[in-house]
Amino acid sequence: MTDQPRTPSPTIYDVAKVAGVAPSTVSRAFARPGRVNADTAARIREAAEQLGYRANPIARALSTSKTRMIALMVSDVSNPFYSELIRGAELAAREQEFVVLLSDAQESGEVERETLERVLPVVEGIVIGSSRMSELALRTIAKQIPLVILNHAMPDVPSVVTDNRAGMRAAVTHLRDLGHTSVTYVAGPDASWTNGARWRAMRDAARELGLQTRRVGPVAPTFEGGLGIGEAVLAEPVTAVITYNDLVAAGIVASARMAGVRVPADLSVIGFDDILISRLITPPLTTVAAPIRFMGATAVRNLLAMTQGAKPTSGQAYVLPVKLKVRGSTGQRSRKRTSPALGTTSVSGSAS
Amino acid sequence: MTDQPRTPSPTIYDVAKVAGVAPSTVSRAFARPGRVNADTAARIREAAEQLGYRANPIARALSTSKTRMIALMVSDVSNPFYSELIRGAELAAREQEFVVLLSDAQESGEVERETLERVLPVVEGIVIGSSRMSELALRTIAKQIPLVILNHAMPDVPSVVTDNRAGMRAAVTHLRDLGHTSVTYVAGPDASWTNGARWRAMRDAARELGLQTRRVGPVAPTFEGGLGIGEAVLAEPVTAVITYNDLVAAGIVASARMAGVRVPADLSVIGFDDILISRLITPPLTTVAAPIRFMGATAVRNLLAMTQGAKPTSGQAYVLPVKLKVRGSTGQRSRKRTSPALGTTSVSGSAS
DNA sequence: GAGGGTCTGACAAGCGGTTGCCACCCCAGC
DNA sequence: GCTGGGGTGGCAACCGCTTGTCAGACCCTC
Repeated sequence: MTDQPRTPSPTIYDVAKVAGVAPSTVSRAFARPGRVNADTAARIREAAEQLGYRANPIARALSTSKTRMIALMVSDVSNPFYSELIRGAELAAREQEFVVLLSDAQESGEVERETLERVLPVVEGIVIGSSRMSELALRTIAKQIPLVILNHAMPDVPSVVTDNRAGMRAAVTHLRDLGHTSVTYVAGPDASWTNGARWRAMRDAARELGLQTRRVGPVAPTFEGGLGIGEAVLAEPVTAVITYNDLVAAGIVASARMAGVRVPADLSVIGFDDILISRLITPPLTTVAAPIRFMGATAVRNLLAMTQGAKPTSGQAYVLPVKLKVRGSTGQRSRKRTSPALGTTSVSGSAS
Repeated sequence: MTDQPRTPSPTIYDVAKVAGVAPSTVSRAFARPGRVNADTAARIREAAEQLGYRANPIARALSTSKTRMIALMVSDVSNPFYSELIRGAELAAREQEFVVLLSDAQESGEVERETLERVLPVVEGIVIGSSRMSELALRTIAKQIPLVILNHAMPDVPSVVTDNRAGMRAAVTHLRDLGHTSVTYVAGPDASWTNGARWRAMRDAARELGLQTRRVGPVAPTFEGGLGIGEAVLAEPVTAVITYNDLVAAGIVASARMAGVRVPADLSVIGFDDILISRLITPPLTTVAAPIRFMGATAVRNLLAMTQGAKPTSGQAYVLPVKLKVRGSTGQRSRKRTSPALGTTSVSGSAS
């Protein structure tokens, strides 16, 4: 009930005065419970209570460098994939009373770098979801501060990725089982490591399973990205496409509908990630589901372990399992859209 | 355990030594450009460059209390509505080189309060998107620190809301024009101010335009929430529903489809907000579009103005305009699902 | 040439905790 | 009674930067 708008918060000095002890004793009463006499501690606690004392995290951080904050950098906050990721990260951080500094890199390595530089002195560790920076830059940062990167496996920086290879193989196998003999990959951003990994995985799986491949893009990893390239995709006699992510897949599906191409009768579409939207569109999307929230949580838990002295998991990346969810967007290969040329020149590989 | 040679960052003392000046001069060289001689400043800048000096925001904050951080509290990060909001807030914060501390209240007033308490000493201001706390609690916080709340108009706390009344009126008018004589509201969380505002607005608009009203819920503001209540909604002979938000609407649409009820032939559905998903589902959702990203940005800009001494916009809330987007989920009232009882007891109001 | 301004840079006192080190008290143990 | 040691609390030096204050240098002006 003060009339003063800006009452400065009480400090340990105030508490010390009220409790009749030295400031350092107050500090210890909170930080090192056993260090001070129980009675004294009680008295201090009472004084603190009465004054409404709250430790100032900034002051504490100045001498200890423990801010209990971590930075989370994503390339686009409004991408539903990241929403889920953020959720998982937030939860895991909260578990250990850490707080998350969120930054949006706006799909730009430059912004990413700059922002990171700004927050670096304030946080105890950094999680980067899908970096657009160079590996060199990432390595440099990892040298200065605990860092975990997502969706980008690097030998010398702790990372969490999904099993793109297995996921892609499941997807391609599924298509082959439906009779498809070729598949088109709609690529995401060139700067995305995941994009490269998925493309290579698809090519390899297709080769092994005897399907032809084609690649289009890159496109922005958004619904609009998929929508925009739809026409180009359909210009060729494709019967199946796999996309960089679900958003792009949704765009392709929408584009196909506008062009009068039926999904899945004429065209099968498979996405990646399994965001909520995949279940909501018509037809619901067949997709390679990633444990997105768990990824975020895993990254943060690892990061926090590192800040507490754990050795960074050198060498291997954490590879999280994925699962092909077959829904309505894939079906038997359409005769109609199969060009003889593509259909017959199928590479060696045997069926089944 | 860890003998990491974590090289400490250079400080102004290091720079001062190299440049041959006092630390305070270094500080001023950066903070108050005109205050030091241009030559000296150049020398300092050079030394800083050479050492790779970066000001430590924490140390700075300790004496100035300027952390250049704001807190953003949302009730569920993974809700697409908030993703957009966060995006807008992030952008606006970045404009002024502020950084965002994101917290997820997990739809709980308790978590919200607790978290806020934790971050309060660290940030210069707070934006709360859809609080689940009491007005008293909000007022208490507003007294301690600049605060802007979203989706909750309060006379004594600066707030940003959408024009629910106008939006709802447009929605109801649209339904009436399609021949509907009654409308059901599917309610969101009781703790949501917006929910109350929308329901009241609908009731008022319906009364004025001569439609009967019904209310069901509350449900969680998610797709699952809508899906779960679909059956209950359809148990009665409704021809039109308006939902708390788009996610719930999408759930209703999905539920209707499963029940064999056609949208919009048998049932018209209108959502609120216009998130991406609304355009993607089949049929695309008629919805009251809010400038979500702009809301986030507006809140942050106002907040930052306050931190720079601007008087909080006492009294009125910022009311942002909305727009009814008519898409495929609304249509002419269906004879089939109209109960004689409801259909004929339409209230006095004349048409148009 | 003295008085008075304007510039510049240095000094030192914070900001609010943390922590190494020391002093003192008290109680055994010999 | 003296000594040793554990238990407690205080002192003071930071952590890195900001800022009020002041003194010296330099430049005018009369």
